Amino acid sequence: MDALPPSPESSPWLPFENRRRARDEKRDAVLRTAVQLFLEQGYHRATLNEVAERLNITKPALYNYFRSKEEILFECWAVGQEQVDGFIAGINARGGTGLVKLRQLVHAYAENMATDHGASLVRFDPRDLSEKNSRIVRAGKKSIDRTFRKYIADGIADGSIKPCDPKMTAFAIAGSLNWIGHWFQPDGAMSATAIADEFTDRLTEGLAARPVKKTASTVAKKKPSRGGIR
Amino acid sequence: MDALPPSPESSPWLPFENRRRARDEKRDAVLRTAVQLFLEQGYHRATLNEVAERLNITKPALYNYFRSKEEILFECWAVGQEQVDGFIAGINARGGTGLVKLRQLVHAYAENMATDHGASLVRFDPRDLSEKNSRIVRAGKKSIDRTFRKYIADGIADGSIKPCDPKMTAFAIAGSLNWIGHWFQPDGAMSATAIADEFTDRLTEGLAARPVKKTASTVAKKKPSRGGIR
DNA sequence: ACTTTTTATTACCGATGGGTAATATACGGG
DNA sequence: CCCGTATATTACCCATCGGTAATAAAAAGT
Repeated sequence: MDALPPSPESSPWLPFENRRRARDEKRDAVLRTAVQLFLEQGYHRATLNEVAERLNITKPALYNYFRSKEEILFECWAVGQEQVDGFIAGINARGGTGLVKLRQLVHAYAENMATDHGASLVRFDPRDLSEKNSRIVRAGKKSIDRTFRKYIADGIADGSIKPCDPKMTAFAIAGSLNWIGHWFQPDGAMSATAIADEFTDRLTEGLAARPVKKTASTVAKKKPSRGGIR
Repeated sequence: MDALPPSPESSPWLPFENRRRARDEKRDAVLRTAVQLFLEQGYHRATLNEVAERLNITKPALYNYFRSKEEILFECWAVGQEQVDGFIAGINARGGTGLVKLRQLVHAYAENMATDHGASLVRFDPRDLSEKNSRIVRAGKKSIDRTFRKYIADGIADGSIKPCDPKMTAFAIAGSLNWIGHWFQPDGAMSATAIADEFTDRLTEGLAARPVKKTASTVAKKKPSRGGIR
């Protein structure tokens, strides 16, 4: 796709690195195509033949990059999980009250649900995975759930959130967010960011111990100037 | 199972009615077993052989009651949809402010999500259905969504609900409720009713134009004496 | 130019599972 | 007691699809 160093007289390391990178790019392309198809048609109806077809190759070629259909499914999920783990780490690093962290989590999670790999977190069925991978998925879900509960508990402890049952509250919020993965359409009326803004306010307005100003304040980290790139 | 009229000298209509009823009971039994299995293992992993096995019959016997696996799936869904349509009709009949109706809807819907046929509404994939049945399912979902939005809009109009976007608010509430169908376990810590109570308050507390008393008031219709039958 | 490795293709296997045909069995009615 | 209908069983078909040789083509290394 993009420009590669065409000079043949460069270090002997480059071609090697090139090959590794080319391979990884192909692997990623398979993953992107697969996750789209799996979301479009559902894991069981989607066939590897069709995945291959969209990539202009044939089915057995896929087995150069993955051991099985199940492994592809798992890797699709893993990408989404890594994204979530990533922004959770960022929120933890920045710190703040429980409410502030919760609002950041809601916002980032909502935006993530509007992506293919994000939606795959809630639209793929762990029962399609091997026992080993299924356990990893369950651990990931559990970890996200714990984060929601922790931020809520933190908020109650520091006084930013009204006393409530963290478990049920986390279920209510996460459920609302997870459902985005089922109805969001990129070509819909609202952008992912707009939805995330809306949900951030809607899902936390009942929790704040005292009124919160507006969305902008809590999400000021990224996108300092709206309407820029993309 | 239960007692049948053993007298052979009764009206000639009875045996006929008996047979029809017996048939319907068997059909229902298939449906109950199927929905359980489909929820347990997922539609694609669940086989008709296993459905039959649980009923102590063999697979072809199922075809006396259903034309295909897909038809069974659709009927499972239809039962859940009828239940929802039923209590929505009740809420409409009783009337009240938008907020009151919304709270009743949330409560009833939450409880329904804790049943097999209720969960099937959100855990089965419409893409497994024929085009014809898929359209019916989509119409049903749309109808439920419209009801949520209408109650919210009613509430805004009559002043019981704070101004907000009915579409997004309905998505947020319904998503939260739908997710119950994914995590609820009958043998869990909380009963379906307790969860419904909790969600009714949690999901509407941010919407009320002025503070609402308690759950009991809005759900006083059914169960006048708790701990009675069942 | 020759060899080796990587990557892809064609052709095929085999398990799974929905669905059907032929047939047996139970049962109510005359 | 026999017949017709409903209901069940056994045995089977076959389309689908994940996965695997065997092998060809392309690229890298020497």
